[in-house]
Amino acid sequence: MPPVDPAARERTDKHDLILDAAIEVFAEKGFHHARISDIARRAGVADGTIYLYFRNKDDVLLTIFEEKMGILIAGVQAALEGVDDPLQKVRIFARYHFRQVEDHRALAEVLQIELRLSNKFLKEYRPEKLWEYLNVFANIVREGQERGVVRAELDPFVLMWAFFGALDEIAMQWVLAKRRDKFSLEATADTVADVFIRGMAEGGSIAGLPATVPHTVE
Amino acid sequence: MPPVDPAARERTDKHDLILDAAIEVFAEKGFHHARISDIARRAGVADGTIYLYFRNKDDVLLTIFEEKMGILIAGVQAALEGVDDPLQKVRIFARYHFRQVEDHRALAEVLQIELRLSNKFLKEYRPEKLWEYLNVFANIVREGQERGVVRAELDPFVLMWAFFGALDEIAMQWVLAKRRDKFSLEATADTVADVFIRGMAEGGSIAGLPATVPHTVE
Amino acid sequence: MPPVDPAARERTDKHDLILDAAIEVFAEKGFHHARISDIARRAGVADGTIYLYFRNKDDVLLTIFEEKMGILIAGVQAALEGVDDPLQKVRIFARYHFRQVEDHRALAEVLQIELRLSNKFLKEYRPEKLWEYLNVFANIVREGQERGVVRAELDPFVLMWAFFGALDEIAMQWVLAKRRDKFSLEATADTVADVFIRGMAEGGSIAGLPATVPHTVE
Amino acid sequence: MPPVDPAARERTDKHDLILDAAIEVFAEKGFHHARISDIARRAGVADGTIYLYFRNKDDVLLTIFEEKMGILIAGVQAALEGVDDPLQKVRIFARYHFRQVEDHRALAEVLQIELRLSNKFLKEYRPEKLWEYLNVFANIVREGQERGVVRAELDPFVLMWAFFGALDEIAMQWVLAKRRDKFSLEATADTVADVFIRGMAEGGSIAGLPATVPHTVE
DNA sequence: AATGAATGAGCTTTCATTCAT
DNA sequence: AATGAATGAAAGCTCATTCAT
Repeated sequence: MPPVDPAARERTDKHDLILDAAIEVFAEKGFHHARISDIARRAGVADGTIYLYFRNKDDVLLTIFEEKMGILIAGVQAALEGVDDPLQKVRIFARYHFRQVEDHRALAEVLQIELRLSNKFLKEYRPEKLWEYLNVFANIVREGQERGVVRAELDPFVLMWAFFGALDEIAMQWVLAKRRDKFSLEATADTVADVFIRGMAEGGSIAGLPATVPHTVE
Repeated sequence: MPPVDPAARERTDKHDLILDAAIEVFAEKGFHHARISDIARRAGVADGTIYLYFRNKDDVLLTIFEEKMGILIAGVQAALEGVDDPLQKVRIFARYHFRQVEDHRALAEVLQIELRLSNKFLKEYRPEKLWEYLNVFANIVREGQERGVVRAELDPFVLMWAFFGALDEIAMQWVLAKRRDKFSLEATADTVADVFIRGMAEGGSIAGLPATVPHTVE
Repeated sequence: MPPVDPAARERTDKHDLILDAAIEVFAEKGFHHARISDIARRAGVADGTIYLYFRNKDDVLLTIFEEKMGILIAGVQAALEGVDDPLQKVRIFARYHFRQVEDHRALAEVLQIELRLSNKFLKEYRPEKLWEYLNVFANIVREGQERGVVRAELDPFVLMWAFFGALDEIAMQWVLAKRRDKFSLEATADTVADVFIRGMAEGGSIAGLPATVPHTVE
Repeated sequence: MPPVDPAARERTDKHDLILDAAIEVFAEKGFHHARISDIARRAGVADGTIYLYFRNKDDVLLTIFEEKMGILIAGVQAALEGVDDPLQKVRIFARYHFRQVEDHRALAEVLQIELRLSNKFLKEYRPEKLWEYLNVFANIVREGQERGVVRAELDPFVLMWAFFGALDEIAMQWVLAKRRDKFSLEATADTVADVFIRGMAEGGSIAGLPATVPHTVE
């Protein structure tokens, strides 16, 4: 175990402090309406201090994306560890994604809504981390195709986007819903996974489906 | 045939002129970076003229959304007319959606990216028109369930969001792609429809699927 | 009786129509917040029509001043006709002034408040008409001094301003008062006149005072 | 003696710096024609700095009024201290008022002309400070009535407005006069005071008047 | 004469960013 | 490293005025 460098420790603390404050503020007011001074106040630091840790306001949002997506990628890989069946992995992925959304609502709002906000992030910026995350799914598809349980004619990229799009849209609806308990993301995860698994599966080999299909809410 | 009222004609023209200019500018620079003067210049009118037709900048975006979604809804209903099989309707919907995106790239960019821009549109504003459009799909699902060709346990709302999310994400990737010919939206439409149809279908009754699923159609 | 020229008649009508509308609008919203289109709408004419009768917005206010003050001057001179005692004239003047304010509240508001509004009117513009009106009072003072009923050492100009200032301030308070019936301008006129008459009078010759001094309201 | 807090000192300085600059600019160009950037340039600060000290342009004018009237009120009370005779106090009040106008010409212009500028200040805003100032005079009247030296039938409110109106109008004429030395405000103060004292006084008890009223004092 | 759609100059205010302390 | 007062660029919107009809 390496000795903790107090300075680095302190630095890390303030870096994270600002980032967490920014996530909350961005989620509440939106990126454009969030002021640097709002973030600074929430983080308990001076406005100028933010510029010691981040290049500018955009960089704060970018860093949230990069760092949090990194954690998300590590998490989904850990969640898939030990699962053999590619179709089962699809279900795990969906459940994991929605659990993250549920557990980190503010972060989810920022990543889903605010990140789509500006050309900065969707035209100039290449969200490599997002692709890395999505690629985990594409690899599941490829693995399924190699094993013959996923229809070979399906384009992994198209499936990847379709699947992520489905998860993302549902997550957004959940985030935007006034009554947050309106529907259970967990049950929804299984519905979506179920549809995709059946839709992807080769012939009758839909091992990924449970005997009893968990159905919809409401 | 009624005589054309020149004043009304002119008025309509300028309204549309500004709206079309706004779509282009919003698509290029994004809503927040687009200046009223940019739109005015593009439309060939003075800045102030925009305020004769729209309350403010937000109203321009909102009107684009309302009017264009209205056309979209009418179009998809027309496209579905005469189609009987609900599962086949799913395919028609997907193809229609992507054709619109292909034919109106700038508009698609605005609707997809910029409308997600601010809390204004996703938190306060209720996009009734979007829901109306999505409801066309939900009704297809319900119809299929009544006929016994779509599994009864699937929630039409969840399916609706999942399907729209899938279409939307793919459309966004297409819009954002530097090389626009990178992939064919038309072929993709069939892939996505195919996966959803199989995923939704009751038992073996997947009438909506062709005997051989072509990866690239046409 | 001269034959009425229909064109001139029409012209006069519209001129006055606009002016009367302007007085109301200026009184309600203030000169700066009043829009030409407000006046046009109130007058029932098009915006552009106003510019056929007046050079610009300032000119509308100016014309109100010039024309209405002209009427005021004629009126006060008529009111003073037949009155011989200079001190009595002071009382007549005060009563006349307040009666005009009472009878033309909107106009009073405009003349008192809005005319003081801009440097336009109080720095560059020389309100000759106002001076003409005030000069009626100065002449009363001079006449009184010649007759020996007003103390010779009093500067007519200073008295004139003091008297008008007193009337004007009280009128403004009355105009601004929420409850318009809060105090009677008529009784107040006598109080003010009384104080000035006593203050101006030579020795005991205060013929202008009634046997019973009408006293204050409330 | 407490140590001077440099921050507070600096802050106070900038607040006053801006206010003083604003008084000059308002006096020169009028409130409406004065731009924030004019004030900023005059004060030697950036435009934005003004908004660190004041809510908006209106607030600058309002603050000038509140703060300067506060000083005026304190000053007139100090000037009246030690004077016993109510009628004499009237003279002191007039002299004090005109001395302030003479010593702070720009401020006087702003208070007199610009404060009457808009409904903002005369309809919505209740100038409590002005009333407080005027009330000093009303109290002199009441005191005089209690002592039996001022006629009991006179309404202190009417007298207060009349007196202030007289002072204010003369001050305005002085402020607006091109040749500032045209007339002496100091001599005029005595003339006005003289007229009011005689006009207000009970019977022959006009102790406030010198045996020989000088037309020009000092 | 009358209209009213169109013009475009003008200005307050915000807030990301800097930098002297 | 931290502060936070100061900066100043940037742009949405209003409305007096014009002018083609």
